[in-house]
Amino acid sequence: MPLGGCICDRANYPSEPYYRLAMTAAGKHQVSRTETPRRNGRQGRAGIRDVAAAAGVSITTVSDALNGKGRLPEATRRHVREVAERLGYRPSAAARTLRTGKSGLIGLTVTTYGDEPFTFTEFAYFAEMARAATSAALARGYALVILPATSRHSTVDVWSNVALDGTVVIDPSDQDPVVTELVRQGVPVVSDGRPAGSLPVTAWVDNDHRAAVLDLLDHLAAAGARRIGLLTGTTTDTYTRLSTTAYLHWCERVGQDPVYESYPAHDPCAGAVAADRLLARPDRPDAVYGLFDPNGTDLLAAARRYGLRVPEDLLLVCCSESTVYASTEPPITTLSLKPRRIGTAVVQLLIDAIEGVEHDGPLEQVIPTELIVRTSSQRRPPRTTVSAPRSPAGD
Amino acid sequence: MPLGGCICDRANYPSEPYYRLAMTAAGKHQVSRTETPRRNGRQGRAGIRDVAAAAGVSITTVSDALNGKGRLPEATRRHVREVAERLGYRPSAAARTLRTGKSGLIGLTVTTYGDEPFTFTEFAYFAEMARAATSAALARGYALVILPATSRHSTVDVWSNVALDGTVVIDPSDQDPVVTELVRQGVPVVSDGRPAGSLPVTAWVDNDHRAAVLDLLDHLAAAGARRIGLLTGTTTDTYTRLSTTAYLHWCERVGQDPVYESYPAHDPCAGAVAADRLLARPDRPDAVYGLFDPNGTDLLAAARRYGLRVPEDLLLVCCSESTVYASTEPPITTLSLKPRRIGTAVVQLLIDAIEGVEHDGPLEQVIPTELIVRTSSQRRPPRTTVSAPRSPAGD
DNA sequence: CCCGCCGAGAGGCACGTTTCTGCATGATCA
DNA sequence: TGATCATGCAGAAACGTGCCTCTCGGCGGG
Repeated sequence: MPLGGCICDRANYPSEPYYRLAMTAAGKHQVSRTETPRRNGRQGRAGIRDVAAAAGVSITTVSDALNGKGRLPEATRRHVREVAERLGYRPSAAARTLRTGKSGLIGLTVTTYGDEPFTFTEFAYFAEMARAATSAALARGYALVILPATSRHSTVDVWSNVALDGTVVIDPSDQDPVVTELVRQGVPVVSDGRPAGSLPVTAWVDNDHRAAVLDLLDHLAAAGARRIGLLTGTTTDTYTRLSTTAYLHWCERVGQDPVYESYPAHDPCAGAVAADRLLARPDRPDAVYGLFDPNGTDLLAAARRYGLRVPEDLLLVCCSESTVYASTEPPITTLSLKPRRIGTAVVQLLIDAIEGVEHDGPLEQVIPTELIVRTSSQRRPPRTTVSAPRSPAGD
Repeated sequence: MPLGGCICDRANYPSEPYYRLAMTAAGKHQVSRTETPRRNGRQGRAGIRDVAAAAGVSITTVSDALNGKGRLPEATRRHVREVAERLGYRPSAAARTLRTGKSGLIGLTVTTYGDEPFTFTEFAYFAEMARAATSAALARGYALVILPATSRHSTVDVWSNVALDGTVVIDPSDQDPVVTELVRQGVPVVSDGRPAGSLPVTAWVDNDHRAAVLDLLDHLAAAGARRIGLLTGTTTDTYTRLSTTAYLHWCERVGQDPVYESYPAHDPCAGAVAADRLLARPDRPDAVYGLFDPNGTDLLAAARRYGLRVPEDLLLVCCSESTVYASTEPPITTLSLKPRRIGTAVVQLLIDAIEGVEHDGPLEQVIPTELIVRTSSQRRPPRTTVSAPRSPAGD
């Protein structure tokens, strides 16, 4: 506003030339910009300047008209929109991001994606979850960027080459360096799977794995199981750990000796071998829960090798999102972790954090699991018309 | 803005100061930039200016040192790197993208992703392909952004909010508006699946679906099939169309009446119904090829319902990437489209185009398919010791 | 008649890089 | 002894927006 006074002074004095000099010098910047729009004819995109020139208005007006911001008459707004459309104008995402600080991009990290063998067993789960997360993000105007878990993967650091508004981390490891670095930079991070240790995530979403396993074991016991075995993994991620300890607690509670086999879950062949080992044991279980997706078919194949009928001789449940278990022979009961709901919840929480939406609820969200009961865990199959009221005395 | 008052005061005095006024006004730009680095203390990231100031060098030197560009002694380079590390400096991806015009981001579009039900049947294929593409991209320093097929999906256009160096399009529809818009902007586009019509893609990768189907039908015929049926889709995408016409050609060549059922491939339940219909026909086939992933289990279940033994009464092949067919009862022969190789090839082609790498070969790449022969398509299972040289007279 | 308000729009700085140009300084060479 | 040249670095112009500040004409009211 002092400048206003200055201009008034100018109006009072006849020192025109000096003012011109000043304006020219001060305006040199602007002038050189305005008088060199020849880059318009260059290859590719038309900029906002070109639109402004073509519409006969200023850059500000174009920006306001297209973003619905300023106070402009509808006629001008329409005119600018038409000109922009005619020139095929697309605002530069990079410039907008630089200016606003928001990129509309959300990172999606999956455990060691870059090195080919990532946790293949949870493949269907991840795919479903990613699909739901993508949909939810797109619905709110964000896009997902798939990023590796290791910061330094190739020659360049992909992480620092992309501007992220936030990040979704699937099953972060204890003291994940990427996560800590991100929160240090002030980037919101929401994890699928409750963070181990004191990982400082913004929020997290998870199932109640303990309750799910206990419930499932009760279901098997109610169906007549006397000795329930477990097919688990050797890795120490949260899912495996919580499920296994829940199993051990349950065994202790009901007074059953634990019967389980572990294998490296990322190896698809090792699962079949472990399933075979489990059924070859002298203390062979009469029911098995497999923690990973392929365990159902693996256990079914192993049962056939040993001449065990399912569900008559062996009850079967596995954790899977695949629909193939609906039409195996027999159909296999599965525990679904509801990846769609988890993916959606994770993204909603993250975008709320990005946009500063206040949350009434806590920043931890527990998604209920669903036990899809099929023939493999029922001693009396619904449609089979065999001997009627046989007692389910196992073995 | 005390500067404004200063200028006004000067304006009251005669000649000399006016020139100074001009200089001051012109230099204000530079002065305000250099003398206001206080935004360092602001929240969050340290900029390149802060690193330069802390290291006692210029911005240019910092940029050159970190990017390995200029001619600097190793000592300076190390020093700058240390200071940058100490300040936790991360270059702004947005600014870099704005300046260089390269974002390191590659779009990945899958048919109608935004609206939840996308082609669910090709789910495993897509997941595998995306996984391979992600790996290949990351290995070359690029990241994938998952984008919807429809340009206008939510309130904002996600496509124009992200700066892409190139795009991978999976099975683009004829005259895809997104693709044409992208190439108009000069963005390289590589498609998985040969483009229908005159879609102007930069390059494409695909299988030879026609050859694969013909080969597969020959395999079934060699195994003793007399009447081969087809389970196909009602959609008009390239894969379905090419496979179906290849089947019809084959039938014509060998003089067999076509026996097929079509169903909307995006509906997971419709597949089971169609499989049932196919086996319920009066001219029931003694061999079936299913175009989509779940057809194997669906056909197996239908065969059981009709008391048909596989492979004795019915030979089965389906196109799938799933490993569950290795351990079904019996294991089912599958046709693999090699999504990993396709995903890798697509990304390599795209990045080559982005970086201007000249190609010796053409910009179309055909990936061979693989027929994984299992029990379901062999009349003499390898390990079964049943009646030896029975003639495979079907039906 | 003057002051202030309001609608409509223009000017220009800042975001944080990359990079082109240019300026010293010593070393080499005719 | 100057001319040439490589070295080591600094200045500053873009890149294309968004937005804050300011101008200007018109108008109603004191």
